[in-house]
Amino acid sequence: MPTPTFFNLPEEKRKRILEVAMDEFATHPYSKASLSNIVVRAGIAKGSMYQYFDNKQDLYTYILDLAAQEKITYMKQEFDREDDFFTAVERLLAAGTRFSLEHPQLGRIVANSLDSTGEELLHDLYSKGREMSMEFFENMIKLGMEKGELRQDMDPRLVANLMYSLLGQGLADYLLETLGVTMREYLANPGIWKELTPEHVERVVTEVIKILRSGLQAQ
Amino acid sequence: MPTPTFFNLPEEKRKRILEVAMDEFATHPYSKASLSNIVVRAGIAKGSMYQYFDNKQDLYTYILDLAAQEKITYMKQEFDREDDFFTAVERLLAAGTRFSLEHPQLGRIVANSLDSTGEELLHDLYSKGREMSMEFFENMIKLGMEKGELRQDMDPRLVANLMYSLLGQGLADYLLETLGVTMREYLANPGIWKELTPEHVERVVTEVIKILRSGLQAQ
Amino acid sequence: MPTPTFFNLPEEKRKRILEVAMDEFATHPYSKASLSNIVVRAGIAKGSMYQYFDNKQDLYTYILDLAAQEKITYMKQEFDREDDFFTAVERLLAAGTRFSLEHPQLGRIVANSLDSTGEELLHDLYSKGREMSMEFFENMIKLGMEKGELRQDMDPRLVANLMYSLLGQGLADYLLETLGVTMREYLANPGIWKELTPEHVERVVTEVIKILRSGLQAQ
Amino acid sequence: MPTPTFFNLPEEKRKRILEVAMDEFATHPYSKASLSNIVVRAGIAKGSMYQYFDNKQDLYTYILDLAAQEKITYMKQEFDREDDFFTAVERLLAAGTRFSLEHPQLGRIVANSLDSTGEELLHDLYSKGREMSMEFFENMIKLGMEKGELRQDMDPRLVANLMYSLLGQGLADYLLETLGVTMREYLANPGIWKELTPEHVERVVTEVIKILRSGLQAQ
DNA sequence: AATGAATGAGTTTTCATTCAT
DNA sequence: GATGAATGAAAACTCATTCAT
Repeated sequence: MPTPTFFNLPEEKRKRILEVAMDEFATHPYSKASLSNIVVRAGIAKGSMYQYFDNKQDLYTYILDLAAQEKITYMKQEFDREDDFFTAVERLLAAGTRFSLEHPQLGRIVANSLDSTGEELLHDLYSKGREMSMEFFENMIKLGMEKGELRQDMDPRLVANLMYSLLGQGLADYLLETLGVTMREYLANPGIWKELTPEHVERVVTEVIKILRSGLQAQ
Repeated sequence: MPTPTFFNLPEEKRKRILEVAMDEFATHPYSKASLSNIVVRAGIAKGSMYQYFDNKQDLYTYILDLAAQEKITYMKQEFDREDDFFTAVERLLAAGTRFSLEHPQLGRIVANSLDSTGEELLHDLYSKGREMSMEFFENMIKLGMEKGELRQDMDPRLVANLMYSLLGQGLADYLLETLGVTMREYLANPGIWKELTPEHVERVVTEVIKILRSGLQAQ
Repeated sequence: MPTPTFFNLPEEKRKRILEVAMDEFATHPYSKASLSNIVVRAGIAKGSMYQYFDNKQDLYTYILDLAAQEKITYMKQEFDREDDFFTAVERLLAAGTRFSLEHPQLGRIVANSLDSTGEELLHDLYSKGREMSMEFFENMIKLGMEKGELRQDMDPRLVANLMYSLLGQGLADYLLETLGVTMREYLANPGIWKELTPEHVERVVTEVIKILRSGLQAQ
Repeated sequence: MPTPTFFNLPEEKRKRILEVAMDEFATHPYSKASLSNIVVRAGIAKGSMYQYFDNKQDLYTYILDLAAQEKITYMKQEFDREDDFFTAVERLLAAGTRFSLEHPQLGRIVANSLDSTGEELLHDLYSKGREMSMEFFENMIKLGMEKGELRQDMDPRLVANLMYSLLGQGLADYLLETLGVTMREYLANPGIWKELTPEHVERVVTEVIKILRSGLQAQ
């Protein structure tokens, strides 16, 4: 956790530091991300960073947490308990994909967190996040089964696992690909791809839901 | 690419070097994997490594390529052009999952390769691999549509993307999770989890295919 | 020397600062003792410390001086010009040992001051303290010789040197050792070793004096 | 322990490194001693030091051990089981003092090792050395009592403690003092004080032994 | 072809001291 | 007089790569 000192900083400075740090962690795996780099780009003294955070990992976990919180907040707006299963999934998928496109850095940070192989703490963080998502999905699925919206001959945990695979970065990557853009290019300048409107996202999501709903097989 | 010198090495030595390197890259992300570690464990001089490979990346890409080749070879055995779409996917999924469980190292190497954000060459390699898989799937899907096995109102590229998400490590991870085993533990001693038989894999794969085939919705 | 500002402080605050600083210097050698640590534990701002003392060394020398003054004051109570030589030494030795046990922190500070090799100022301070003690002993010895209490065929300076070696922490360390206690443990919680009574100290001191008086040789 | 690499070094280089390191540890307390300083003065690359030693402590403990071994070897030459107690002590004291004067650095290193307050490992090393010496003295004393050379009404452990206090640096310091030389000056150029001959040492030692033997009291 | 010592730029981290508010 | 954020030089340590033997 950041020290109180960090929270006393003028907002403008605090934001600048976080942005630079996010960019660094989005464009480098944890072990290659360089604090020296960050402080130079943020225009602060090396020692200052250590008045704000205990160490590199402390900064990193805070950034990771921020990213997760922001995504959760964003998605909560879209989620409505009253929705039936497929509507709920549709909204979540759309929201998640839009989030990945609107905040490509945050998405990359989470994706890069896999770099933590061999770093106990980071691996734990990642596992915890996965477990939270999985439980959320599992509950949705069980509820859908009880309400008769879903088939009952499936293992909810297995289905949750499939959904987790699907709802990650996958769809965002696909959309970029359809425009012939690499994630690297997009990260450098996300603003210029104006075709990536919410409507565009919606169209693709609808197609995915159609498939989830009734499968791939010809009738 | 390795130098001719490397291929002139006695097979026993060549194998030892590759095995140690594979293990290192399976248990550490690229930036943390240590050449010093590898040479010590392989019992060769540090300078020798540079007579065999240009540099760390050269070694890594070769290892990555080997891993990919081995997986492709393994899966080709299972693939039969005559199969209908769902049988083919079932076989591929089962084979891929079994491969991940039988050669957890190779699987981890490929999975870890994702962490290479910011390393130009590695990112390119990953993209190339993805593109190959995607094209393969896309062709399968188009064929299935032509043969009337699949619905025709879907974008083949989008479906290919979904399949790519599904066919990764996901199912292997799920199976380990059902046994309460972490990938870390499994890597350290894969032999002792005897419940992970081909039959066990087959049962889960069948369930996934059932869902792919006819969707989640209650009839 | 502390600034006038320091002496204007409310007594309670001044004492707190000194106590924390004493503890820090008693438990760490000079170069490892941390000002940051001290200000946090004393609950004052870092800048304030620099309104009270010029720098780290200034604080340290003041603390060292305080410790020395306290020990001198304590020992002066015990010293009586009228005593014969051996009685005087016995009293000094007993008082010094009791002081080390009653104020283990102050003793440690002085002992740690030896570690300052390479720090000009501190080394000088140590030398000055040694010189003062040596002169005091030398005078005692010369007086004892004149009064016919001591043998006359000895170099008073050499005897003073031997006494200086003996009267340090040595006896206190020996007493702790007989109880199986390390100085570290004792520093953490001096109160609980109740066997270390003045009588206990007296018994050991008497033995030492006996040896000093008539040597080690069997008669 | 140094790595094999270190022992493969040309003797000339190995010696240079050790000498520079000894000087650094003799003139600075452990925490102020600087590896960067050492490598610059020894004319080697920083990384090389880490090919020879695991880390700073590894280098330090090796140096400390060397110093101890050298002193032990030196003193063993002087020790003869057949000597009576006082002769043995006389020889040990003379040898120890000569050693301190001939190798002032090694003596300082051991003395500085007290800086280890708060460094578990170093403190342990120091304790172990003290314990070894104390046991050696204790046995000498018990033997002297059995042989009737020493008074029997003394606690051998207490006498050992007194001897330990006496046999340290004390006498060497005294000799330097008689010449008006500070240890600092002597360290910088030990060669020029030619008055410090073995005979000079012997004379002082004899006086100390006389005191130890029959005490301070006038007959 | 094999060796393994040498390199040095780079990393994270510490902390006494300064100074604007 | 008090505050505490800012500083930056210096520390210990790492490791891919080079090169003389």
